[in-house]
Amino acid sequence: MSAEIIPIPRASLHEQVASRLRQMLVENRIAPGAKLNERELSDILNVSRTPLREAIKMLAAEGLVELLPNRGAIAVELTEANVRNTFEVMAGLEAQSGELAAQRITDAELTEIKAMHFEMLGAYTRSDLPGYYRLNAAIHSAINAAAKNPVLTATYGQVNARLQALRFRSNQDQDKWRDAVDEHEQMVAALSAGDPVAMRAVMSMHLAHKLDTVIRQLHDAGSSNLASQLSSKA
Amino acid sequence: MSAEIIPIPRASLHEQVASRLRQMLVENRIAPGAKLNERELSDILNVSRTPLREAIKMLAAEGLVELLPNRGAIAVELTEANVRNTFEVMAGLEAQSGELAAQRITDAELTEIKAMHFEMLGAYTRSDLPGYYRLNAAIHSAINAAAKNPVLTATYGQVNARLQALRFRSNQDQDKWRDAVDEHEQMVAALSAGDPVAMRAVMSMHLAHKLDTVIRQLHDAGSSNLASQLSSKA
DNA sequence: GCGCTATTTTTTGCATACAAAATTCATTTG
DNA sequence: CAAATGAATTTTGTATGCAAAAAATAGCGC
Repeated sequence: MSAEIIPIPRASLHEQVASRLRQMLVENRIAPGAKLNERELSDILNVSRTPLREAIKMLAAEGLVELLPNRGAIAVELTEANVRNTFEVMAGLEAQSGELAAQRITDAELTEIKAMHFEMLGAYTRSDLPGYYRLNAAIHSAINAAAKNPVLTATYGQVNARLQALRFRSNQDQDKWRDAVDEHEQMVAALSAGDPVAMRAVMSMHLAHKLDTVIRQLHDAGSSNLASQLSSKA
Repeated sequence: MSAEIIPIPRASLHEQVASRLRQMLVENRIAPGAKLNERELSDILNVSRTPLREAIKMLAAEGLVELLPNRGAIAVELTEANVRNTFEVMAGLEAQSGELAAQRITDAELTEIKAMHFEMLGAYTRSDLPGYYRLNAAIHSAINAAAKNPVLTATYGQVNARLQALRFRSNQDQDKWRDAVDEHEQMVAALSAGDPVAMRAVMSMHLAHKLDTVIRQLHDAGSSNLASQLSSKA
């Protein structure tokens, strides 16, 4: 009974710290290329440097920060080449997820994806960008889960984390947005048909278009802070 | 001048420790499922627990060890499902590497791969298993490098590390071995022709066969320590 | 003798302390 | 005034110490 009162001693401190740092990096609260000052961060997060350093080492292994010997860690730079390479890997992983999902998806999973898809159409119709992104991410995650490969899911999650910093709050143009929705329609169709070849093709194309969109946003709209951060280094 | 005398203060301690632990895990000197005792390891490696713990956190992010809250870390279990899932991801990454390499490989890279291929044929001919494995790994690594995507290379390296523990010192049967060599011939052909579709197909098949071989080795030869370790948990 | 609980011991987790390296800043010199 | 050199400061890297949690062991009751 009392076990429920003080139940979860919460995740270990270094785990919490890693989560918060991940969030800060994804939201660009720590700018790309910026140094991660240990004293400062341990001050902000109210932990000692020991668990903080352990968390930083984890993020380094995940590719979110880079370790400089005797000079600490910096948030990874998102050069254009880096973005292209990361998207390329992500496209491969998503294509494989889709291919496997088309073979292994259960009726319940397909039903849920269809439901989320309609919800996403709703968000698209009323131009609700945040809602659209949330559902979009949920659908991609559900497709990945339907592939029934935890190793793939973990790898996917790691690579995807590096892209999150780019995705947040990007204002799509209408044509691209409609194309993306069309591709989502094709995904649902391929999943329903259990057609892994079609699914791989759709996912591949979808990610290629997503890359185009991101690169375009980075190039024009040079006034955007993200774009300028990128161009200053690329 | 004197800069060359005391030049490289060597990689930071936690980096060295991570390398040595990786090696110990890959060589199964730390058995799958075994606990990583911090005091014991810091004793063996002659470092304090701080850099050791940082290294363990990195290995956890790489998927080589698993962290149990308040109970330290254990070497990951290689259940059959785990092996299959890891190989599946690896196959996807290798297929993509091959596909991209067929598009991007330079003449010099192709020449070097051909040379290593012939060397490998030599090792195969005289049944030099260690030499074969070394060259085999070098060729796969070279194909990966020819894909010209550092993110892919890094991801590939991480997933591959988990499989190294399985690959070491496996005695192939002759038919499987010849098939593998045949597939390598096809790789060289596809790379020479610059045919990404063929290359993807070959790599995919190659990895599928490799999985078959590994799984077979795990199942029969139940006397092998590796196999018994696996069956006891799977 | 067997099972359960309490106590001791070990081990992990975090914080602090100390050493080495890098950065900064001031001073000096050309 | 610029560049360079050297000291002071900051910052990273590693070791040690202490507290809490888990594991092992011993004692007790049945």
